[in-house]
Amino acid sequence: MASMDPMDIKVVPKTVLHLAAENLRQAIFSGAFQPGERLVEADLCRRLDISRASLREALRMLAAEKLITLVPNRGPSVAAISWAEAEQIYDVRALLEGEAACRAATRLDTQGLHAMRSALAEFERAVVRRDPAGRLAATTRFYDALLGGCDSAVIAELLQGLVARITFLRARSMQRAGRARESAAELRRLLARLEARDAPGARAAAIEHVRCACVAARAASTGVLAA
Amino acid sequence: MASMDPMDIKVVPKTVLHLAAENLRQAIFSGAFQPGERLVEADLCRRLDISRASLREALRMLAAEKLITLVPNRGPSVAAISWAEAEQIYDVRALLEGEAACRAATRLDTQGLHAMRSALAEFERAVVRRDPAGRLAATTRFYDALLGGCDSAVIAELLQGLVARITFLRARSMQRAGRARESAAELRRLLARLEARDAPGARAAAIEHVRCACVAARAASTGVLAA
DNA sequence: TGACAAGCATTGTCTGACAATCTTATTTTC
DNA sequence: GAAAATAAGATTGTCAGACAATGCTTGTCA
Repeated sequence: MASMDPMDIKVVPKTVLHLAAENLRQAIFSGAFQPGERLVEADLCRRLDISRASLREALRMLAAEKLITLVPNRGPSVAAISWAEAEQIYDVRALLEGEAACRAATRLDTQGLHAMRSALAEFERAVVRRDPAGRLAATTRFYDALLGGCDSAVIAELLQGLVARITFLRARSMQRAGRARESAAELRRLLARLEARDAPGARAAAIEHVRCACVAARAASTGVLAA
Repeated sequence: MASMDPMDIKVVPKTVLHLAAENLRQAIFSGAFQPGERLVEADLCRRLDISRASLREALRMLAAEKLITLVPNRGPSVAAISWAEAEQIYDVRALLEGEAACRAATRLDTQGLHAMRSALAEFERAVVRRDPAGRLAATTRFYDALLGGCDSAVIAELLQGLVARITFLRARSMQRAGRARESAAELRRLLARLEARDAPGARAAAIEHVRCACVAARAASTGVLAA
């Protein structure tokens, strides 16, 4: 959840709890835990070197983000997503991302458009370079610019929440041959519509991109998800 | 957040922390705290008669729901919503509720439709009776049925989150003369489209309802919100 | 008036404890 | 031998109390 406004100075003090949450988040994104795997508080406390009180607060945060599941008296476990759920997420993401693109088409300023262009260029370089980390960073910048331009913190917030929940699906689908290149092409079309100030076109392009991502994710993860 | 599936047996064990969260939620909804009012942990602990550890976990939950704001080293305060933010919420709500209605139009079964009819009838009775609590209960039932019928837990979850954040606006706008009656009429139109299995019409009706609610809220709260 | 320091209030975090609940292994029963 | 009952162990829910770090208020000094 990088800041999407470069002018954004408000740096939230890093409490151990936020640090811990960040670490766990990374661990989950990077697949260090299996989906559905049970987490043991005492264990995590040792590994993160924090007290149980702090840990439990961090866990509540992750639970709110749906990255983990927190069942009373049974403790936390890494969220396991079903394909049905993933599909619902892609659907809503298409809806919201389409809306975001539509709004951004008329609101993005020169600076915002430039940020998107440069992020996309970076993405394409990363594709050529076969650099997953670089792709992820570029994508993040691209979307931060888009969401910044859509001028709705609510949309941005919901989208970031949804995307976080399917991060590992994205990573997986990107590994498929050609998908990264296709993705770049879709994003380029979207950017073209934005530059043309074509709101309906931008919406359509954004929706199309999500649709394609959904199909790719399905193909890449058949049988990998919980029923 | 009432269960929307009558068959739903899974009753989550009530830990003190959940109880406390529920109490605080109610207190905020009912306006027992002023928006922006600072909350003091030690205070709340005494009032709720729980330990600080449990309280802080409960606070994390409410913060995730955006009912309170949690700034490190400054503690919790009741969320103060700006009109700009409220408007964004109404916008997204329209989008999602429209989608939900659209989906529900083709998916709602007889039982679901019946539930909506009966909830609406109850709502209308509550309107005549000038019974705010009754209206709220009926509205909840109406929406639970709608969301159940839209067959997307993700949409339902996001909508409930958004609606919670503008609860006090809804309450306020409903107090305006005639608004409750108008609202009933809008819901009736929506239900008619659903019964006719008219997906686009249902979407339009749902969006129209939210639009009207937004206008009413704006009228009812001019000058009442933070800039 | 405005910068600055002291003092108080409040939060961040830890430790240690114990009862309630869940899980697993063991024993009993048919 | 398989199912049911039981006991043992592991894990979570919750609390109390402590202390340092930070934020806020107020009074002082220029």
